[in-house]
Amino acid sequence: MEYNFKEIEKKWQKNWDAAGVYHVPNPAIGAEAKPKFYVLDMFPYPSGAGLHVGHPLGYIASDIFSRYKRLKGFNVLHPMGYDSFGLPAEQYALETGQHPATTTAKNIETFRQQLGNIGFSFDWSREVRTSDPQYYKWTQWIFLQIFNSWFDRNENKARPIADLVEIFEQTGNIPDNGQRQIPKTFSAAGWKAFSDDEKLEVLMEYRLAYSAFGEVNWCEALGTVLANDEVVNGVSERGGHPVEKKKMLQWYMRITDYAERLLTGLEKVEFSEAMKEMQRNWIGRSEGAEIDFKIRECDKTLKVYTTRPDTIFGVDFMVIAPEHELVAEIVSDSQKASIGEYLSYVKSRSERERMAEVKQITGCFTGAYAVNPFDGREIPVWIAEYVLAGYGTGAIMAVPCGDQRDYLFAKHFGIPITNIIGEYYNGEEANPTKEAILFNSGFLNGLKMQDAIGVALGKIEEERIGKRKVNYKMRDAGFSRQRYWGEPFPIVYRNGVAYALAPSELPVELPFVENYKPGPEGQGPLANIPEWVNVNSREVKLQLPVWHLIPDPLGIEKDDQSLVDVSLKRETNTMPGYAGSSWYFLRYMDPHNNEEFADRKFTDYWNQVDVYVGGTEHAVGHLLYSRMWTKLLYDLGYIGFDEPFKRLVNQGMITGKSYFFQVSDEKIISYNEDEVEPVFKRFKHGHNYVDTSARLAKSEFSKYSTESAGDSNELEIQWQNQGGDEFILLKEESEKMSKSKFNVDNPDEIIRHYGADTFRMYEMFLGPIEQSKPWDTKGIEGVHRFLKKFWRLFFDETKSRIWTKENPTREELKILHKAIKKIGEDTERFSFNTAVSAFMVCVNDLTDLKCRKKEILEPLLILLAPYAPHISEELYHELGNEEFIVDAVYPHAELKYLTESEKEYPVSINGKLRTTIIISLDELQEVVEKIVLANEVVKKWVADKPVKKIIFIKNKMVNIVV
RNA sequence: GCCCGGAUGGCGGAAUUGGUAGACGCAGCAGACUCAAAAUCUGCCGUUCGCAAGGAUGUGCAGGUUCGAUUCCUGUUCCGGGCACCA
Repeated sequence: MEYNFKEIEKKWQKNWDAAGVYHVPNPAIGAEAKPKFYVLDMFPYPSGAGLHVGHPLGYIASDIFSRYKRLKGFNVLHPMGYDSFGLPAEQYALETGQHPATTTAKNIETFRQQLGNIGFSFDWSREVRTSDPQYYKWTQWIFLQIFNSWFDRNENKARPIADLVEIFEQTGNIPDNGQRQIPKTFSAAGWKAFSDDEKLEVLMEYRLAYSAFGEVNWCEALGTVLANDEVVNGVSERGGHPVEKKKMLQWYMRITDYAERLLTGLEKVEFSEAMKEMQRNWIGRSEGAEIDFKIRECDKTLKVYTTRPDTIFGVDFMVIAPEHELVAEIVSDSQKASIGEYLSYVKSRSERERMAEVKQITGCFTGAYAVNPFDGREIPVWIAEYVLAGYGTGAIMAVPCGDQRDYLFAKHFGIPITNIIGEYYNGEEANPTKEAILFNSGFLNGLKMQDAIGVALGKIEEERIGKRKVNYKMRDAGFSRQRYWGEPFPIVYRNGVAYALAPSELPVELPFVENYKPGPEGQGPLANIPEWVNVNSREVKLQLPVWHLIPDPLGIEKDDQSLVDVSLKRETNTMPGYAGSSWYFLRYMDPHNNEEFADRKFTDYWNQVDVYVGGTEHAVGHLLYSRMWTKLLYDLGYIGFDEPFKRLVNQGMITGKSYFFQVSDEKIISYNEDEVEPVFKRFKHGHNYVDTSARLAKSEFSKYSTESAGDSNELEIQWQNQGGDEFILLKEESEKMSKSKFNVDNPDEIIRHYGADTFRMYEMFLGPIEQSKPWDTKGIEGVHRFLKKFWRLFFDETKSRIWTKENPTREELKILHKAIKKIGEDTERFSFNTAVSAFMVCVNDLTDLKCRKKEILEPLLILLAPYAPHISEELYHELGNEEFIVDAVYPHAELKYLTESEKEYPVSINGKLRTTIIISLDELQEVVEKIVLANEVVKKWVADKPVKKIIFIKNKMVNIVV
């Protein structure tokens, strides 16, 4: 009987589906629940291209782990869904006029089918789609929770905005009662005197989701604002369009308030060190001091931020950002003209230019001087674009002997340099050392810089000329997109003041639009629908503003809003892609709940995601946002944990191989195994053998050239010469799979050829899960052969069934238990490639012994089931089992089969020469005697030297030191 | 420039805490079965000296610690990734 994977896989996929084996209901309330385990994949954006072989890598890994944990007795939550809002669907809609909902649904259908072919154990009854109104109702609801919260800095957590109103009513916004400091200060009486709109305006400064005018990354080509992490090198991450800074009224997440907790939270999660490092860099914490410098000319102080207060005596000039508010006030009459010129120069520079010309040194003297608070030195104040307005105080004290940028600036403008680090400064470049002993440094003289930092800080605080300060590079995250295909905000405006809609108004559904073109003045497409934008207060219910004392202009409190006639405007922006993905792992726990985003009982039960599998590309985006939302929901008491993901596993990319002839820097001729495309573009290479020694002869070149490509003379091709033949060699490159590079391999093809089980095992066999690796189908035969070999332990080609119920020998049991131990350990630590190898070793051993015994084979099937579920299921039933293999119990390795009473041990002398002896593990005394005996045996090598030491190493070998 | 990774046969990769380096697979070579092919099976397979037994050498490079180093330490080269005027 042949291994007919097609039939087997179809059959079991159907049976599993019909029996609902992968449906995992929530535990009954009050019932004793099994221990839980939550395995989650980063849900995909359903793109039109469908799956390629790189996609399922993580899904296969998580599927193996889920199945394994289930066999180990855990109640495993393993759901899947779609991050279905997003830019590409909308771009596609713009081009073709099809509604994004239609194309998204179609794409999801394709994904679902492709995923189904691979035999995953997802619980599809829990599927979520972020674009489903029943889902985004709760995205909007959570947004309102964030909107209605502020961050208490004393308690270091989010609290309801109502608490803040209470504080204001009692004490105003005095410092040190936990609020962020804003320029506008007021007493309790002052607060009470504010109008409604003024109060709301003040509260907006505190809300964790707030709207404000801000410099945003505006992308003209995409017609939208992008978050910092969506901009790469001054161009958009998607599409590579130029991005410029623009002031716009935008919604933001006040993620900076969580900076410290996002940082310290990393200590209690298992992410790779690289991933943690990326997040730490992004958050960018630095400890330092804010120091006040008096301006000589007027009664102003210049506040600078520095991490090196120890260098304060080395300050030779000050630099403030061109946008700094003090510029206009301190500029001297004689410098007014040149400063004005410089400012307009800075304004003319695009973000891109500034990025590209980092090395260029520009700046302008203001004519003003600052006074060093310690020695009274007068220090010139400059403006320069290299100082950023948005970081620290937007002003720095420049120490040219210690900071390379300051050094170059000083040299460029001929500012004299003070040396405070003695011989550590060579006069040719700055030295940022902390080792030097300080010179020319007043009270710090003779101190090592490292120690001087603390001394200087102490003095600064003591003399009240500054204070310790921690800064973060991370900025608040933009939360508005001028797009159609996203969650509408549950916000309306009255005279430009934002009001939250009442929860009963949720979901605010996306209205239908005729076209997806941007609205006027950079607004989103929703602005094109006046009948949706303009609403009357009779039609919608608003949330009550939190202070109850003021008159109720909208009639909200009396619940008869209908009596009041106020015209309102809806927010026309939509939420960004990361909104829906910041909390989806919670929805899976209770996906059909209409009353809450998820019942607290179930979020308590399923709790954190135990293993989260996905790519590294979300390091500073999705992962930070979802960590923040989780912390916020925790602070407000909606969930019981403040880190969403306990352990993160990053699967590497599977790269595609492209083959091509490079004819110039940009132009290449693609290569396929048996054809060279006569166009200058890449071409799919197929997945058979490619003749890597293929050549393109100069004489053949014109055949493949097209008009647009030009001829060989123009392209300056480096022809190689061999025996009079001129040619170029084929080049090979591994790169990210993408449609445009024609290097995409589709899993369906592989599955048709070899089956899902082979595909699954092969993807795991390729190499460590975390590592990027090129897709290469050459090795797939080996894995397929393994499965066929495994099959032949049960069936013969002619006789059919050959497995027996004989009792296994000790040797056979040893092979089995070794496999159980090894494969179990490997699976546990996500080392699936070595686990697959262990299967191969085990099956080879059993084949050698001609072992066909049920007692050996059945446990092996359970081991194999997570990796190759279809063939295991078939054979498990063949052995006479009625239930599904997922409900089996994972075997455990018994030690008695793994250890031996006697074994051959290698013996080395001084770690070099070797012989072997056979000894018993049980009696160590005997071991030593035998080693000494062995010493006699090997005397010809050691030449009568006395034995100094006998080392018995890890029950594995013996070393004699002479 | 800064911060993380990594470097092992012809190739992908094993070696889990310092303990017989190269598991497993691919490719290759030789053989069995076959009219033949496919499929399957057996043996060999880092380099080097040797008919062989056996020896020498070998984990990017140079050192160090150790009885013993792919593993730990110092320096160095190359490759990959992240950040990039953040004071």
